[in-house]
Amino acid sequence: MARAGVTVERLAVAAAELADEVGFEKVTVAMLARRFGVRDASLYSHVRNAHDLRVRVALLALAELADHVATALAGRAGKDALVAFANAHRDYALRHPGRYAAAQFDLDDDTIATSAAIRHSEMTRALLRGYHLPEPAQTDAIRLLHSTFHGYVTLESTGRFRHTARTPDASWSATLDALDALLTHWPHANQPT
Amino acid sequence: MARAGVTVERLAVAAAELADEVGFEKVTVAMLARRFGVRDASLYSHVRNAHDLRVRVALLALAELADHVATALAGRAGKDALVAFANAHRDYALRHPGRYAAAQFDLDDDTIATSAAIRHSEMTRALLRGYHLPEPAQTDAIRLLHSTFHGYVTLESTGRFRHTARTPDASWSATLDALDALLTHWPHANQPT
DNA sequence: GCACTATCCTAGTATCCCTAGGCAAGTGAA
DNA sequence: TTCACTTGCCTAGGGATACTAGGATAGTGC
Repeated sequence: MARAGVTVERLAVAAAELADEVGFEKVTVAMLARRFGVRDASLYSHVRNAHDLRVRVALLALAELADHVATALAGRAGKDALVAFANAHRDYALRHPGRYAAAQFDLDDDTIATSAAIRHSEMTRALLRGYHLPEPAQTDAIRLLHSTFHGYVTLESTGRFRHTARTPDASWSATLDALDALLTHWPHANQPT
Repeated sequence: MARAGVTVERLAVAAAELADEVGFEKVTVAMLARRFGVRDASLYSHVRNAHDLRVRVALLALAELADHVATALAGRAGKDALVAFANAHRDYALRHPGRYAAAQFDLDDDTIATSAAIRHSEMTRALLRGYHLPEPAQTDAIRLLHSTFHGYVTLESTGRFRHTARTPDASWSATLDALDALLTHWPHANQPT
């Protein structure tokens, strides 16, 4: 009997594609096996269990997202870089909803430490160099940016912005303007309102 | 044989509690039936299917969250209101992770239109009155606030802020300062950098 | 007391995750 | 080339889940 040529890497890639089609949490080991023309039990020689598979998809997505952001960021600075960074996130999330959801998968500390999430944080820090924020404001700004971008795309893709005339694109661009202004005039503790 | 006294309302409440204990997406019909001392098939006279159950939990969580926010907001204005609004969100999300996840459940348009999500949006709009933003900036600001708060608490609860010395509480309070400053000096299209 | 409905049951189907154990294709060494 | 070994796939099966069909019974209203 011919071998199907299943490998851990091909499994992760196929699972990622499947996630974009049916949603990350709806991906099933049996469904993945079917796609490879193989019995579901056969996948357990490549992957420990369903959780292990999801972790691999998450790591794949984190790496892809970091690459995508890095490419968009190359050679840019200031607001230009901020916009490119933000758009890279949103593009990835809207084009690959399953993979983006995977990137949000709850990884344990050791796993996340060896993931591309680190690279991602470093890029954000580099992006902020143009705004000359001292610590700890810089860390706060990183968290705010991540939160806003992540929140925006998740709310957008669960349809939370669909009930107002204003298009999501318009609000997105206004949001980027606002964040740029905020980073330019970041409030410090000794400057009360 | 005595009746267990299962009703749709009690099912939704119990499922919400269960969600906080084991996670929203891990709640199962069988588990819920066990908690009522009843066979899982019996629940299907009260609830159409598992999806129906999740929708009910989502609506419950949305209503609770709106109530919680409304209470926190009562009698406050300006930055005071902003902080209360934001903290009410984060408190609810951290105290009731399962319910908060349920509130993010992907509801169809008709369902969400009859939910407390509307009330929630109106409160945000009321909160922003203190900052005197014209449309469409007001809508953009609402979306930005929702995005940032939602993003922050989800990233925080999936441990994404755990790898830096700065405590999440400190960044949170800095974020609120930043958002207050941003709303006070919201950039308009005719004010380029 | 009787009909009716609502609540719960048993039984059964289909799907999923996962383990145990077997066979055979490919690999490396004698 | 042949033989041992590893590896990729298999069948079989256990346990859990969502859900349906149909039956028994408790409570409700006449």
